[in-house]
Amino acid sequence: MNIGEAAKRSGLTVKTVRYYANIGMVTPQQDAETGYRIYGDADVAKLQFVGKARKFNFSVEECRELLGLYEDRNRPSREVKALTMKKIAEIDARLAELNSLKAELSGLAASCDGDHRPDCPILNALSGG
Amino acid sequence: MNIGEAAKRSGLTVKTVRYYANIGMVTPQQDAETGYRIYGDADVAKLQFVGKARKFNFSVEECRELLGLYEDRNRPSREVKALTMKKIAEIDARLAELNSLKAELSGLAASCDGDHRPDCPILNALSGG
DNA sequence: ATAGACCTTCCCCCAAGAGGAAAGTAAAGA
DNA sequence: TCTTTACTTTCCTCTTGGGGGAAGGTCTAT
Repeated sequence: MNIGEAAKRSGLTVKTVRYYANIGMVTPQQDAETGYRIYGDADVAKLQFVGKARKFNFSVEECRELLGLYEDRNRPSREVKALTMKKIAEIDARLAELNSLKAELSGLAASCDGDHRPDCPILNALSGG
Repeated sequence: MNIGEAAKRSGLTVKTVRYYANIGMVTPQQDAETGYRIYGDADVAKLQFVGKARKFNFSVEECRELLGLYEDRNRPSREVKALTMKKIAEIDARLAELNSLKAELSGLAASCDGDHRPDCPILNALSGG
């Protein structure tokens, strides 16, 4: 099938599918005459796999790694789990960061009247030493 | 003072300070002969302000807006508060997204033995329809 | 005078594609 | 068969917020 069909079946955009081909992540065959990329069912499966992994916040490089494990019938599940735990730890760190950020901003917002007057504790906090 | 001193006092890198000058956020005077940027105390105060706002997750464009409000002695605090509330809402959305992501990944990780065997529910989930 | 620490502009790099131009190809209708 | 339309290709630029480094000018201390 052509790239448009592969994109539709995998739920990705044509741009994304072409990008994955360019970086060597999912490399379809190519028609020598027209240059058209030719995708098979296995390629579509890989695209779907990558698409899901991306939704799970794995970077493109991590997806490449996961894809390698996915294609290796003998890989130990340990490796996959380690990658997943690492990703969870990253998410935890980001959650903590965002939570403290939110607490600070909420405190500032609560202290600001938010009316027509120019006095604003938020700006004061940002400008204060 | 020169850019190095301004960077040190504001806690930013020279690259960042020069970048802020280039995009017109904090624009110092410039020596006509040497081309050296000349920063005053007011410039350093603005750099500090922007640095803090950036730490609060405000984008550079939002910092520019906040800086405009900061310099306007007559602005209503309403506008500042609105920007802050919008930022809090963005953080909330991101928090919700990351929490659901974490829940899914945690579920997958819990179901995976993580040993030497190749069977891996994580990969199965990523490849499954 | 010269070394070392500054400073300048200029250009390429990152992630992960999106948007669009110019040009070739395929499929379907008149 | 011709033409229109849809699809495809490569190539280029843009996004965020700067970082890294080259080539060259300047300043300070010895």
